[in-house]
Amino acid sequence: MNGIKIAIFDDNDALRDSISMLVKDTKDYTICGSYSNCNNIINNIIASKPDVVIMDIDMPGIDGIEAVKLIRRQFENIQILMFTVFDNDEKVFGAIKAGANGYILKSAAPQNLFNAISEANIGGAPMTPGIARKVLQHLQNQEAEAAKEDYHLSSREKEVLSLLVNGLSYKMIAGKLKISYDTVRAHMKKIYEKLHVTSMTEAVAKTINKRIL
Amino acid sequence: MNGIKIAIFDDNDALRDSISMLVKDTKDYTICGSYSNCNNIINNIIASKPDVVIMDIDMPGIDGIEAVKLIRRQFENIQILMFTVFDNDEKVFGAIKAGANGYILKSAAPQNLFNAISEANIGGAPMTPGIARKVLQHLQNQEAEAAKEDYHLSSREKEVLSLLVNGLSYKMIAGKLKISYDTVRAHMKKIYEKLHVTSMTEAVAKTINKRIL
DNA sequence: AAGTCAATTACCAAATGTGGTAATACGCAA
DNA sequence: TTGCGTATTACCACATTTGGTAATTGACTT
Repeated sequence: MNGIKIAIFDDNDALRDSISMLVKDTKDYTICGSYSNCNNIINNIIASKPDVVIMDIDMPGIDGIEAVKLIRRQFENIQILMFTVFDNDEKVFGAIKAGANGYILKSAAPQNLFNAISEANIGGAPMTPGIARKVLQHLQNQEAEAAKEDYHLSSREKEVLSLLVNGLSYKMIAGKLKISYDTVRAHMKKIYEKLHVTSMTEAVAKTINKRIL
Repeated sequence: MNGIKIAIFDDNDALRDSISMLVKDTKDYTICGSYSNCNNIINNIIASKPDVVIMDIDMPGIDGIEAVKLIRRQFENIQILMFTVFDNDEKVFGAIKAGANGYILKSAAPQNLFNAISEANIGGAPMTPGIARKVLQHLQNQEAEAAKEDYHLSSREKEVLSLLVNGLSYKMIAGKLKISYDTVRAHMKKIYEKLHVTSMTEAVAKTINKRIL
């Protein structure tokens, strides 16, 4: 028994078998466990001690994403590779947030799966091209929504607003900036105008949610 | 002139030349532009009309990340591949947020660069394994911080807090929930205790930032 | 030189929020 | 059944915020 130890969780018996077949011919990989469901996953992991887990998503009982959470709760160092037909945002980001290390679509060529296993094993995050793009765009969108509107706050106003968001009262802001209470008020009035709000809470919520500052 | 049209921006002349050399032997790629800086990037892009841009980060004048922003502002469909020695978070996420489609470290083998170009060209997001892992972990951390603390708010308190975060005053909340002003105050006092805050602004900021609710 | 804009200060009156204390009522668990 | 937690209401005194109006200064532009 040599190479990277792999445990497979997939309810498609034929698929598990064909991966096992492919592995038999290599020295780089070993199948240490093959399971059709995740209902006893913690014990399965303890018994098989894999380096890399190949995880389907749609399975009877505990689904693959829940299974990832369960594994991550106890095992920091196991690499988990999603291997599924799903490419929708919900599944992809659900799996990633649960702690998956890679995401390969079943439509990819078998060789890609093995490349991905090796890559995961050395600390990479293998993904099918389309999935990788989805992940990047998710990050980009977080910014995009931020940078859309400009409220034309002066730098002093931003300074005041920043302190407000950090929980300071007008009086405290005045102290911090060594200006009078009324000056703070004057700034706040301008800020309210520019943000189209009428209270501190609205200003704070809008500032955080719209990523002003 | 056939294949994927590539423009290179890198202040290392030798490196640009060696990539050009490698490309000469292939039919899949063509160098349509080679530039040592980004100071005239928009015109360079218009002149060379690339499918894929290979972009260094550290260059005299406009740096690679700024250049990505400039390109993205006008050209939606050009694939931009970062090709750099930097693997720190600031550069990586800066480039991604600016709109890069892939991120390859110069320490990778030359063949990887060409695979990445092809992958980017078909809509993928090629990344060096370590970079990909960084990106996934960034997404995972966003969740981790969210689900850590439970402030034990009752459902009624969550209801009140939710309205507060949406900018309503105590009086408005009372109206909305058809309870008295003093009841709202009682709830708020409890909420302040549980969140360890002493003002509306702190409560709102903490609720949004810590993803309470 | 006149005009615009940001930053600063001031005062008035009204609305709103904060902290403390106290009481009633309901459901649920020991 | 006693007790705990949640939801509800009430009042007092004080602090803070809000909207309106007005004025001064300095920097930058036309």
